[in-house]
Amino acid sequence: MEIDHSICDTGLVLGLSLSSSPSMANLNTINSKNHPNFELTLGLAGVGGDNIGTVLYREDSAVISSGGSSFSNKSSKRDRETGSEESVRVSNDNNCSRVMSATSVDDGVEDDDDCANGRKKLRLTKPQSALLEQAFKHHSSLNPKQKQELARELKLRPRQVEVWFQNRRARTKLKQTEMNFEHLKKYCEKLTDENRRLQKELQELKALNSSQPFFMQFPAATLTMCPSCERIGDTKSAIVKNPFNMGTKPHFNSFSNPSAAC
DNA sequence: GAGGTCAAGGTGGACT
DNA sequence: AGTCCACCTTGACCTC
Repeated sequence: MEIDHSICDTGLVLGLSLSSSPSMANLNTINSKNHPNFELTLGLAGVGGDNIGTVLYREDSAVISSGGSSFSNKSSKRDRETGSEESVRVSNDNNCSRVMSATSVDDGVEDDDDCANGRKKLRLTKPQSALLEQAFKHHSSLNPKQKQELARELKLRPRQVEVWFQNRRARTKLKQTEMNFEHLKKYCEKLTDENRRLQKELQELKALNSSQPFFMQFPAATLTMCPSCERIGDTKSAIVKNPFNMGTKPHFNSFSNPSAAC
């Protein structure tokens, strides 16, 4: 979506663009669910074309993973955790997160009746969630010791605590991304308005410029007229600048002294 | 039934 | 090679 893009002949460029991309494929992310992939570029370029201020925001493109099946028979990296975490495992009626496949070896031999029919979703209880949230406030990631400790308190497997923290971090990031998107959208709108206003102002100045003689463009206080020859000059410059009579020599040094002879 | 939420699996990259 | 993490995805469950 192109919002605005403009270049004026003063050498200044104020350009805004908000573009969407259809390349996003992840249905679980902000990119396709709530917002399009967007790229916001705010540029203010000088005469030489140097971009002196650019804000660029772009959501990372999703890479659709080729594998990714939760029920793959490939050996998982998670296999490594089998040993250490199994020892801490505690029984939990609600703790039935297994998949009926060979991949979930991390919790050892678990064949609870509840789990025998396939993948059942674990629902954390309110106290469990509250404790996890509390822990997350202190540390957004856990070291192994903290993980074990928390798992013991919650009567969960360390793997489950780890997964909860991973998902929690992802949720936080997603929320932050959404907030950033909103902020940038507002900023973009603000700059678009400002751009419009400046364009309008520029047009007005151009119109004024073409309708008035050159000397009329100076503020009145800076212009003086030579009383004898009626030439126009400014009070600061020692050089007489009569735009309509560009003589080779200065006519007089300063108009600030009206008594000076011409 | 559609769509959202969330626990959990798979994969790849970074780090040691 | 082992570990951790981010990212993507799946499937169970919930709400409407």
